[in-house]
Amino acid sequence: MVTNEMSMATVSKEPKSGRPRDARLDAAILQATVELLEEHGYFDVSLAAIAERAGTTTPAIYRRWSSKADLVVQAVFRTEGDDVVADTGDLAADITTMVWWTVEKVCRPAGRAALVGLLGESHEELNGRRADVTRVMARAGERLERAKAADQIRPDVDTAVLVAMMSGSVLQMAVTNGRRGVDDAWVTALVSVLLDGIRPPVRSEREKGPVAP
Amino acid sequence: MVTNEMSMATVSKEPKSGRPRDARLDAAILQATVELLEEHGYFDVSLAAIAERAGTTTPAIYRRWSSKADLVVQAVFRTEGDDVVADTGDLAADITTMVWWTVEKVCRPAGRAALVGLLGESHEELNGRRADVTRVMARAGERLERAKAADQIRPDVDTAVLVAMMSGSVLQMAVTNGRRGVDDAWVTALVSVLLDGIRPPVRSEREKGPVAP
Amino acid sequence: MVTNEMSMATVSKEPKSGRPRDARLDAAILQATVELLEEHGYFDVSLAAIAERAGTTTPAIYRRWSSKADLVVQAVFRTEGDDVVADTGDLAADITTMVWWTVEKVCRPAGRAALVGLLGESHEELNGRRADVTRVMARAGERLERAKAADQIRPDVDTAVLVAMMSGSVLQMAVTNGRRGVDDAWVTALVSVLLDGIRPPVRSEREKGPVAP
Amino acid sequence: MVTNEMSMATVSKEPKSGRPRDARLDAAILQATVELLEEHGYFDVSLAAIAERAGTTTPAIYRRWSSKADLVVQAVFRTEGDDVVADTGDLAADITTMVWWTVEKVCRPAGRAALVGLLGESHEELNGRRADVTRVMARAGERLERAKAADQIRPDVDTAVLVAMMSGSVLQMAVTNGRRGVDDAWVTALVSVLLDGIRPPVRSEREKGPVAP
DNA sequence: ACTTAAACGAGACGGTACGTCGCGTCTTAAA
DNA sequence: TTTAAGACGCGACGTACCGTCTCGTTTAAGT
Repeated sequence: MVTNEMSMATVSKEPKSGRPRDARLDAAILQATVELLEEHGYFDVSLAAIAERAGTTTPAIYRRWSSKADLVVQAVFRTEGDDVVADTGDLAADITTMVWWTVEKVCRPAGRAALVGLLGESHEELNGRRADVTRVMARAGERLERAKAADQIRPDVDTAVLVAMMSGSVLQMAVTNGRRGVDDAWVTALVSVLLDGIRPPVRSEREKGPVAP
Repeated sequence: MVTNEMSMATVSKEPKSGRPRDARLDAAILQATVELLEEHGYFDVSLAAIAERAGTTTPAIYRRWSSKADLVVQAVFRTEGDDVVADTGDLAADITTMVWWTVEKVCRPAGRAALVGLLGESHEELNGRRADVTRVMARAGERLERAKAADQIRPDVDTAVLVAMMSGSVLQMAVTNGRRGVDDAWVTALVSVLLDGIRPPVRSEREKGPVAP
Repeated sequence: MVTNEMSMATVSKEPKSGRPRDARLDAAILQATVELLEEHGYFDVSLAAIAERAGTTTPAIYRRWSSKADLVVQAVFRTEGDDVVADTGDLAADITTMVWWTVEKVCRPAGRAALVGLLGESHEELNGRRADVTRVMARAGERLERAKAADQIRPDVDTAVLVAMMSGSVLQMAVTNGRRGVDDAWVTALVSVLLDGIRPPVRSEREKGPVAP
Repeated sequence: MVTNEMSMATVSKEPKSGRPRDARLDAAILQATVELLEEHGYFDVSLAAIAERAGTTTPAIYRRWSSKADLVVQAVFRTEGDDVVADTGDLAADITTMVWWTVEKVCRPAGRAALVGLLGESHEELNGRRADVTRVMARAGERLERAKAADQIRPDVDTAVLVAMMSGSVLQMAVTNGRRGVDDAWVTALVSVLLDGIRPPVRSEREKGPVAP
């Protein structure tokens, strides 16, 4: 079960007394963050600008998130994960759904910016920051495991690799193409290869014959 | 044929007169950049530190590259592309080679940092910065097109999607796992799915009959 | 009455809230400035060097002074003016005192550097920067006006011209000689001419007769 | 006799062979320097701007002058000195002439900028740069010595102090007032004090009586 | 006429220093 | 103990400009 508290990367510690935190500020800050990232990109958005648009100040942000990278990642990727992964029984349809969810998250300026927050520091302290992302990937993995149990997936396939292929392909487009090129046909093609591979089905029989070099 | 001139992302334009640029500084700066990124990550490396290790100063860097992001991307991804993509005739082996090349580039601290340079700005002026990356991807696409022409790939498969899957899967690991988890078994599994898909060899209904191996 | 607030040339404006400025940094910066100017001269002193000696950084300087020229002028000439101008009743002695004050300020490397700050920009915005200097000159002018009222100075003499002569003569030595040549004899000679002029005591024609002493 | 060669602060060494220096460039550079200083002040004039206005390049400037300060001082103060100091026999008139010459040189933006060149460095290498200035002052001193020999000046007066008073008073106005305040009346008042001092002439007799405190 | 030598325009170089931006912290006073 | 308000210290950034250098060309003087 996923708890409802915020990621461990945040600062909050649920104090016992004193003036309570204004919950509306949390929402305003997150929304302002996404909006500004959408408009200007990671480097060209300052916390002062976020604070201003949210109608507050930078210390109020730092009371909630430990750094700019932390805020940005949370603003874009915060989710429980349950709502993301469908299980309709139709594997192809569910994979398509998951791919589209990734596209929505990652193939937009704000999503690209959030990746910066995930990549900028080298030390492994950012595992907390990756919590939301890895949780979603775990959900997707579970869905695929069920498919494997239901004989919809070859038993020797590593579902972790599948998840990496599904979301990674979209990631690659996000890095090199932004959003252009990612449309229905592209997603369909991706799912098709995922399901059936690239090898021509006739090959198994044909190759037995005298194939030219 | 690949020309020998530098990427368009750089500033210089091969002047007709004037004092020539010190080529050793170019090399020293690029090397220092990769070294420091390997040690500290994008945000924890300053241009002043790069300049110091290269034995020069920041203006010398800005004369060659337009920004920190530009320098970092070039330092990591600069390549002609020819040397990257193998064509031995063995499709599975060549795909494996290309995947490993991506792993070497992207699953290390310096590679992650280069991604930051590719993702940090939103405006589309960074197309020049992506030149090296897209060139390599284009080479890989050509290799796959030849495979398709040789009937090693289903004719309805979009090779651009394939390339995104090959490199994107690695990218996903770089973002969420750093390097851990990417080993021979992982690459083998990736290539396996790419070639054969994930669907079990049910061969619809007809193969469910007495066609035992 | 002289207020205790800082010169208008500074940036700060006494805010109502917010973190208070560290007053020790103000003092440390001013002292470091004078020390380094004394050692190296205007152009050979960098704000980074000043900051380092003061144990801080350049932005902390720019938060307090608007430019290098501004800082240098304030560091050397900051004064209330009251402490400068003596009024013992003895006009010759008081003029001598004022001249020596000017010598101390202006005939040393730091003083010469401060003049650079006063002269380097052409636009008339540096009137604020001249505030301290003109305040002292105004004090001196008042002292001389009192002497005029006490019949110690010819009523047709412009005291502003006198002030210019007193301090300007020293200035001239500062520009062309540094400190050498400015000693007791020099100051005595200056005061002597100021008091009695250069014309020999011929007393027109009538004194040329048999009015032997 | 004053030689016609340039100041020792310059770079030129009169080579025996090679392409001769273009004398029109010398003039164009000097003129451009004064013009730009007049418009923008020392700090806001770059050698590149001077070179551009003179229709040449910075290396051509550095072939002639050793530094920016050197160029600026020469551009403003270069003179033989003979043409400056009049000797009409009328001491008051000649002093007035000398004062006005100083005013013309120093009470303008370019003159103020030239002072920066004279003051900016602390080490005594700039004695060469002061050559023109000290030469003029020496001429003025000679003129005053002749007046002393002709009994127009008290024999105990130090003429060097007089020169400092004449030009220094103007200098002071240049530093604190720019040009405003320096007019006919001001110069007349200055010369008047110089000639007759500030002490009221009646005083010698009056003070012998019972003067109130 | 050929060589030598230096100045020329053009333009970029290396590097010091500058002045600014922005992150994350801190202080004050009110709620 | 939070809030709003605002400035702080400081690391880093990207730029301006000084003074130098490398070209390829031009100009004169010496051979």
